[in-house]
Amino acid sequence: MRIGELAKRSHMSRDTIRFYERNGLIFSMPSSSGTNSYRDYFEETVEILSMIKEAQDAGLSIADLVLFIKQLNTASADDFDAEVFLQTKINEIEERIRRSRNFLKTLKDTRDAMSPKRGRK
Amino acid sequence: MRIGELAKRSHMSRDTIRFYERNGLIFSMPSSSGTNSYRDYFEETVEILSMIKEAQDAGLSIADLVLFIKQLNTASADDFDAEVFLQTKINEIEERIRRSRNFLKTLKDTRDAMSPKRGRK
DNA sequence: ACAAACAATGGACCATTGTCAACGCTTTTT
DNA sequence: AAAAAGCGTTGACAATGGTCCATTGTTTGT
Repeated sequence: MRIGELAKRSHMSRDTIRFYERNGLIFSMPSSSGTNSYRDYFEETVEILSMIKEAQDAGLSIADLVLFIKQLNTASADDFDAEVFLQTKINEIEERIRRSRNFLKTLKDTRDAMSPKRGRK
Repeated sequence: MRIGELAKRSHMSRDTIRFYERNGLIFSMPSSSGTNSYRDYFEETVEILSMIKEAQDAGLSIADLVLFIKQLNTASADDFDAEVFLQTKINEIEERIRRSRNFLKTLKDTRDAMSPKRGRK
């Protein structure tokens, strides 16, 4: 598919998609027709972009994602480094989730402490 | 306490603390002695800085935090806007946690799919 | 009393993560 | 066939969240 369709299906702007591609997060092929300079994107890239969004929400940087994607595509080679990297990121994310939950509680407490006041003056 | 102690206790740099103060996230008083230009920080600011860290991990921007802190300090005034704001942020954070967990699963699956390979070849 | 550590201020600087505008092609629509 | 929409490239721009440096003044340890 071409970039416009990918943009629609992934809910990202064309510029963002190109930015990700420039940074090695996604890949594409020259269009089959060959007469133009258009690029052709894989179906699965829709999924990958959605995963990228999740990963970013989980706090990973683009640099992290480049490493992660590299490891998905590298047969095994240096499994050891890969595992260390993965475990590190898993720990980081778990910690971040823990903290998010703490703050969520703070927010909810604040909301609940406020709610009963509504209506009177 | 002075900024150096606050920095140690909060594990943040002095520059970061000043940056937060410039942006209205924390407050301080002129030092009691009055002969210098040093600032005096409240004990509770240690807690606040720790909350700020949680909030950032939860995805809130500094601008969000300014609003939130303003609402903590504003008696009631416009409870309505406050509640809408709080609920919006609660929803956003819950969604972010959901996505983080999804990605966490992806990471763990990747790690687990890799682990058995270790050792053979 | 003197050096070392600490503080405030101002402004430059930085990485990250995009976004936008302009230009010249190609494809699609009308 | 002409206009509109889509595409790629380049390069500037922007917001966010800090960090660093130089300078000047203050406090503290020796």
